[in-house]
Amino acid sequence: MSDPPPKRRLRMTRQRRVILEELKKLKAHPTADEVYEVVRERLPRISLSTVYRDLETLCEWGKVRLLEVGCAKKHFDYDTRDHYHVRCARCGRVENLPVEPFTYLEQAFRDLTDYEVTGHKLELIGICPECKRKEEEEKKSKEEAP
Amino acid sequence: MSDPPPKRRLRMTRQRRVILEELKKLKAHPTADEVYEVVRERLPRISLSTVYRDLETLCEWGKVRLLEVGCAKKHFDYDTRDHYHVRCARCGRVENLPVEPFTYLEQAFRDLTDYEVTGHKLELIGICPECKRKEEEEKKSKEEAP
DNA sequence: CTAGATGCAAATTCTTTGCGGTCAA
DNA sequence: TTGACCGCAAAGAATTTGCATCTAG
Repeated sequence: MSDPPPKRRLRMTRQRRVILEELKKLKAHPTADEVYEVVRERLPRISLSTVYRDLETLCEWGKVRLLEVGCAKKHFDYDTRDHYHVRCARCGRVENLPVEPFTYLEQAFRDLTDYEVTGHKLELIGICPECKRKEEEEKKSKEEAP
Repeated sequence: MSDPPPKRRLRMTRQRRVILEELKKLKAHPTADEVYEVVRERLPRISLSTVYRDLETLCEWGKVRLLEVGCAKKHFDYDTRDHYHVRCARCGRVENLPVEPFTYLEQAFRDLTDYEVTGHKLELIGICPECKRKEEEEKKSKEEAP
């Protein structure tokens, strides 16, 4: 479930550089295949498995962060600092919340569990502006022609 | 990503009853195939796909709750009330935290996002007692014979 | 009776792995 | 030069779906 730091000598390859650059550009928190789609425009011959492998390597390397959000797909983040997220319940999009994590929460919960607490995750769930707009359009069109 | 309530007439079948009963007995938050293994002792001919389908149906029905914890597998909970969880970073086990959710958190975050906030999830990450014990044993055996 | 549920097998989706050729350090 | 990496194809793991058959209401 968690891995020891890698011992091998890591290389900054072209594909890793591009993945990193594109991830930095994206404000969102893309999944592996979203990264693949973007990177492919610059490196048309890159394979999806390389994207998966490189994202994992960059995580071990501390250049990228794997988000364990509450949905099936893995999301990746260029910002490796601890921070909270909002996730859209409709489309799955994930965005940052501009606040410092509440470290006191972990302390507050320590007495409530026999786990050795090492961290916490806070995720807001909601509807993103785009999905909200779509929802309202659909509602309107239903009212007009039911 | 979320579904409207079902319109069809749902049936309390034998398999659904047993799934519900076994889920109630388990203190943990099992995955679909963990439910399958337990239920199979009482209904040897049940199929895994039925377990998946019934767990989903029972969720729609409000009898069971799907936990969207930060790991690949889906976990299910007999307790449908809002509550927080601790997850073991090693083995993935999920347990309840005996506190009332902090509803004020959502209010506090509303101004920080343009999402329409509908809920939040708080998850502690840690090492469960069993994994901690295993870890210490391993460390000890390494020291004895390196 | 009959809409809804089941069991089985096959299909999907996301992710990982094995391998021969390639490339950064 | 050479161990780490790449692309490709194939395998895996978790979950979903199609369909003929059963069954709760």
